[in-house]
Amino acid sequence: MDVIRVLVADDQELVRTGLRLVLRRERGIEVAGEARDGQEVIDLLERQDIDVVLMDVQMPRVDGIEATRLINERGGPRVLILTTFDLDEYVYGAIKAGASGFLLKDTSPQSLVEAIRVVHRGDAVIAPSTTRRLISHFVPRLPACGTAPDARVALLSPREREVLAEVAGGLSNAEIAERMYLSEGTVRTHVSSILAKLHLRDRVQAVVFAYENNLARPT
Amino acid sequence: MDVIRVLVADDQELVRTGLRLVLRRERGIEVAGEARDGQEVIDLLERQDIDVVLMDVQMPRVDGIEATRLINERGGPRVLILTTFDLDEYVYGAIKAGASGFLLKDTSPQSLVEAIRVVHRGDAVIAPSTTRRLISHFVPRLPACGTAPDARVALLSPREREVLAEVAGGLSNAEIAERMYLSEGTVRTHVSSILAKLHLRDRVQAVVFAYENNLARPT
DNA sequence: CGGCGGATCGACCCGAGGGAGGAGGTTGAC
DNA sequence: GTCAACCTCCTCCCTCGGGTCGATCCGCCG
Repeated sequence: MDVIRVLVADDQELVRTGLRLVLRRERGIEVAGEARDGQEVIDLLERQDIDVVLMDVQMPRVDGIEATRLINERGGPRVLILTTFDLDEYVYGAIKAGASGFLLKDTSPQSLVEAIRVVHRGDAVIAPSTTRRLISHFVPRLPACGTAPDARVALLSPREREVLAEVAGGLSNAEIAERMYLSEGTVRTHVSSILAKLHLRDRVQAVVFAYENNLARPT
Repeated sequence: MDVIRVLVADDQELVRTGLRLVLRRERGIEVAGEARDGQEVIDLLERQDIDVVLMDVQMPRVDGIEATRLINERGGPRVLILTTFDLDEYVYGAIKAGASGFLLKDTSPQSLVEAIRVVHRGDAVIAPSTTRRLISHFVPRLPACGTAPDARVALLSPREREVLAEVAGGLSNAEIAERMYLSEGTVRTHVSSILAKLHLRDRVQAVVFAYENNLARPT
């Protein structure tokens, strides 16, 4: 197993030093670079081989979230966000930006090291207090994906599922026909059988069904 | 800090023994009971003071998910799911049932112990590989809560938002009228101005918009 | 006070959507 | 070879949805 090369990004000297000291004690982990802001991270990644970026959120010039987004766009290394503030915007922003981890600075050194290894092998880690909030936030809207993937979905033929996805995109029959290289009549037929199979009344309910059952194609 | 009383629930003798051995080594953790299925867990909780239940999913009679649901209904202790199989149904089921944790049986003893402490203090923990899947599953549908709540939403009047929620429920104008004690004409007017303000073509696109912007009322 | 925007209703028109029904082609299972 | 399921396309018909115009009532603001 190779050494994990970590880049520490934080605008506070003290934090960087602390992290360096913590990580230096670990076998298999090496602090291969430091950065004071997001721009420095991007620049450093051009020149150095890095496996995991340990990234603060609040930094001058380019902040941690934006830097994470940039890293992900160009297929860079994994990013583990390390922040003082357990704010929803940070969490959502980080996850959307493509971060593989989200930890708070009050995490134990041991957990931090463990998290670095987790992130490095391609998995993800989220701080327990944050996980708790995320769960309580997502539970109310889980009827869709949870226990009720609605058996009726299985009734649809592959083609019908495709059409349903288009319907759920807000397209008219004519638009779907054009996009799928079909006649409008065919699209109508498909939509009709979708509605019949799912016992729905109109395409509006089909859209609702699609969203509730996660069949809407990724925007 | 008091001792954490743990109940180990698994139908396999070997697993229970292993867990007992692992946990016995830990200070501040005590295996206060064992159960072979969900029903036994429920029964035991009546008679014993338990802080955390370590719960397998696959068990005879009452399975782990169902047991978790029951425990949560009656305001019982925290539940930490411990399973061999990293299946989506298990994860969603467990979370919906109110579990505070979801770990795989290949977790290190150290992480398991840590997780028990996390769950006991009220936070939540999810296995890294599972977290990864959950994230990749939820990212595509994050435009809603994340950074882009679409400024156009602000254009809608409160009443229009109500109507939009009903539309997003798949209701026809007539149904909305009945439900909101309005004439169908009024509903039409509202829908029209919604479409105009949002630059949408028809109610189908309005439903899409509602879902993308989290305006669909909780089912 | 006048004016503006929201909420409530009505009347009209017409185009898209959906039901019913038929029809040809393909594939794969039995 | 038969049958079922799927995909493709068509016609006829009628309802629902949406645009447009107008109207009343209310509350708020300058």
